[in-house]
This record gives sequence, structure tokens and C-alpha cells, in this order.
Amino acid sequence: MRSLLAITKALSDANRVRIVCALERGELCVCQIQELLGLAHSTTSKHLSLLAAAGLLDVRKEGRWAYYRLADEEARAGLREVVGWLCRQAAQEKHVAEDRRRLDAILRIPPEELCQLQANGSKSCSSAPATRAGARSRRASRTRSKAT
Amino acid sequence: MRSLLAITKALSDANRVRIVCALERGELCVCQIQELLGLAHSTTSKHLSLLAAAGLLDVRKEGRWAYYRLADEEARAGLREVVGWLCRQAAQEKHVAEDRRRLDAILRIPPEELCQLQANGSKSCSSAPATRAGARSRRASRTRSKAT
DNA sequence: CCGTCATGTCGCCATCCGACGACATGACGA
DNA sequence: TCGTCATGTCGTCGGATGGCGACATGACGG
Repeated sequence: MRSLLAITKALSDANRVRIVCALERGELCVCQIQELLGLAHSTTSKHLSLLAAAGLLDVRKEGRWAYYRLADEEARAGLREVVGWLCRQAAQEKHVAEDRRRLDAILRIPPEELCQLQANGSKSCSSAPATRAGARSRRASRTRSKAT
Repeated sequence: MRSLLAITKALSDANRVRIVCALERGELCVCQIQELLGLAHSTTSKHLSLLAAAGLLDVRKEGRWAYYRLADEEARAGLREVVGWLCRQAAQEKHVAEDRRRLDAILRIPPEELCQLQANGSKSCSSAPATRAGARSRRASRTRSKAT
């Protein structure tokens, strides 16, 4: 009952379901997920830790950055089955469809830019992609140029 | 996100998972589930209501008695898939295996007897089936003889 | 080394949730 | 009709949980 409940409890929160659905499209770094959810980074980190502890997510650390993705070994415990069901159900909810749109916008912003904006206190930079965010980010894109 | 979260939240509690797994063997009346869980009847009733509200259970009222079973229309919303996965995962947990044993014992006690014992304050009559519970229940078994 | 930065952890607070007892409801039997 | 009985509902209470800010950690750049 331990691990089973860990999984069901992990999937019983709206923001965590949003994370899982977002990661179905591929791995994301913490700041991108934070931007998608619109939560404080501490809260985001806690959700990610909880999902990872339940075996649903894997982490890949690269320097100061952390990339989360759906666990590769899902098939082992039959997790892939539930995750697939979850995302299929979620796809019918408008909230998740909205998230897909927002994620598209977020992915167009370089992650370093995201972190800068988040540090500066601007809460929803993804809802204002019209600011030509990419322009100012040329400067900062040295550090992580190798990462996707 | 509404109904999806209702389902995942409903399955995020150990006692509710136990209920779902127990009902995989067939419908049960409230007093039998209450006895299996060892909870107050108000708590049991609340759990059942929550599961039914999420669409996981159906109720069948017969006189003063209420029988709960896994929802027939699960296939419609793809619920059967999750319930199947849940019970398969749960079957590997010793808690649920223990529940199967206890449920066997409970099913050997006439429901009216169960309710009498519960009303008399004896908490775990299923753990003491050696009292020849069936003997005294001959008197009371008129009312519900047609059920089951 | 030292500052900066992305992330993780901790402590706090508001809210949610599961547990219970007490009472309400509706059905059966007298 | 009236008491009894199985179940449902309500109010309450304590613990769990999600949210945040503040601080710790470890990596990069100087």
C-alpha cells in the first residue's frame, strides 16, 4: 500500500497533474515548470520532489540546472499505464489544453531569460510574449548554449 | 480537470482504495464495508459517498439497506482501466491480501448480525468469528432472506 | 575565494480532509 | 402510529497538505 498510495496521492493534486501532462511532451527544467504553473519556486520544487519520490519522475542534473522527465522505468511498475490514462483524461480538460498553449509560449523563451524575469518579480512573463523576450536574451545565452 | 481530479482524489486515500478492491469481488452492503475497514459508520458512509460522487461506485437501495458496487459504466469514461490497474497494484500489497481474508470472514456473518454487533459496540467482530455468530442470527434472518 | 544564480530545504500559515459522535431520514414491524 | 434499525448528514477536532518567504546548497564566472 505504501508505493501505490504514494502514486495516487501524487496524482491527486491539480498542479502535479499539470506537471505530468506537460512532461509528456519531453523533459523540462524547473524554471519552465515554475513558469507554467505560476507558483513560487519553492512550491514547484516541492511538487517535483514529491512526484519523483513516488517514482513518477526522473531528474537529470546539469550544472546548476535540473531537468525533470517522466520516469523511464515506468513500464517496470506499470506506471506508464496510469500516466497514459491520466494524460488522455486530462487532454479533455480545457485547463490542460490551455497549459499546452502556454507551454508553447514558454518554450520560445530561453530558460536563462525565464529565470531573470522570475527573479525580477514579473509573475507572468509567459502571458506577455509580445515583449520580444528573445531580443534581450542574446546576451545571456552563452552559458547554456549546449543544453537543447 | 474537475472529474479527473475527483477520481484521483478519491483514490488517494488508503481506506477508499481498500473499498474499491473489496468491491471487485462483488457488491457489499454498508455494514460489511464498515466492518472490513473498522471505521465508524459515519466515516464509512462519507467514503462511499465520495467514491460514488466521483463516478467510481454505484448504489442499490433495498429497503433500509444500501449495496455498493463498482460502477457499471466505468468503461464509458475509461474508469475500468484505472480500477483494474489499481486493484492489480493493490493485490501486491499485504494490507489488501489481509483484507481479502477478513472479507471472507465477514461474508460468513449474516449482515443483520453484523449490524447488531456494531450497534452493541463490539468493534471487531470479524476478528472473532469463533463466537458462533451464525447461531443467534437465525432469528433475525427473516427480513433480508430474499437479498443476495 | 567570492559573488551570483538555479535549485533544494525549512518554517510558518491557511486550508483541506479524515476521524468521530450526535442527530436526521426513511423503511420495516408491531 | 410508534419504536427500531440501517444509513445519511452535520458539526467538530486534530493532523496532513499546499502555499509562500527566507535561507542553505552547490555550480559557474570572475
